[in-house]
Amino acid sequence: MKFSKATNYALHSMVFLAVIPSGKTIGVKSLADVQKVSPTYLSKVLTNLVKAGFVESVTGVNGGYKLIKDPKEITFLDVIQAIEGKASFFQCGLENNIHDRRNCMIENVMNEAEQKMEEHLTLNTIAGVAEKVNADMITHIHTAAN
Amino acid sequence: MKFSKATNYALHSMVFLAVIPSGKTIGVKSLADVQKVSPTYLSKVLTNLVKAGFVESVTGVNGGYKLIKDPKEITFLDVIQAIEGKASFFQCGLENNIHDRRNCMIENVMNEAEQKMEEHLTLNTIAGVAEKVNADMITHIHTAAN
DNA sequence: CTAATTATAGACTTACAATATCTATAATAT
DNA sequence: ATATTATAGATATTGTAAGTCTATAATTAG
Repeated sequence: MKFSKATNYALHSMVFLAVIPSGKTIGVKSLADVQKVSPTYLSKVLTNLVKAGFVESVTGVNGGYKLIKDPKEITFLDVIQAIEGKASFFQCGLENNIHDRRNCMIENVMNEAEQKMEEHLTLNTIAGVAEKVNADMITHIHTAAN
Repeated sequence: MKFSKATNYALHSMVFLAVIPSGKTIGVKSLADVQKVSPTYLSKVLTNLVKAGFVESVTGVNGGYKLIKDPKEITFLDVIQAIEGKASFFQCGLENNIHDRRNCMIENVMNEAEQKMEEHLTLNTIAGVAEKVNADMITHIHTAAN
């Protein structure tokens, strides 16, 4: 079980966006460059973040992306679900349940485990990690911003 | 992010094995039948459980599989890791870390979340859910056992 | 107004791992 | 001796993630 690369790109991009001076944008090329991923692919990921309402895009010269939601209010889980969807990561699938016919106890345990994970991902925000970005990277991102 | 079907099969198979009378075996055909999966594929999954030391296989007529470890001592996490391996479900992957150069804070948060999940999967055992298998299924499994 | 820049959308391709099958072999019981 | 059962390895299939390509739309700078 692994998170997708897209989720990785999304989380990192959100942190970068949280670091640029407010009001400014940063283009997909710069974001892709730092993450060593192709701009065309990253743009698909970013479009999902736009659709989720975290980010706004600006076309044209000196366009790019910027946050439109307070990163203190954007949790890890928010970003992850914007990319991966909200389906639970385990489903029993058997039609004749081996336990009490309505609930699969195995699925219950797995769902509880997922909830524990999600609780932690809800306690951590993009702002929380953006605070810890190192100085060099901040300079770099500020330079790349428009 | 999803758990594999193989993990699903493994968990269910372990519960079935925990339910048959001790000392008896059950063949892969019966186990596959209940789970609506091909015996050949399930046998690969079961082989992993053998290698993990939870289960023993017996060849020949009336052979099959049986538990060789107390199901109270087998956690969900044990079974999952026997099938999916132990790699963590998120890796930063960037070589130039955006945070403190050694640690990716994003990865840290993700790893902590994974730990929360694993804690819960360690608190739940195969025996725990085997207790809750319904009467019909117990009868069915007992009948299928050798 | 024009040209350059930038994001978006959709079709398409590629790569890879999960899932599944098939066959041959080994072990065991009747 | 034969039927039964698991194992191992090779192979095939499938589905999804990952990535590319092209055309289009929006915006800004000159």
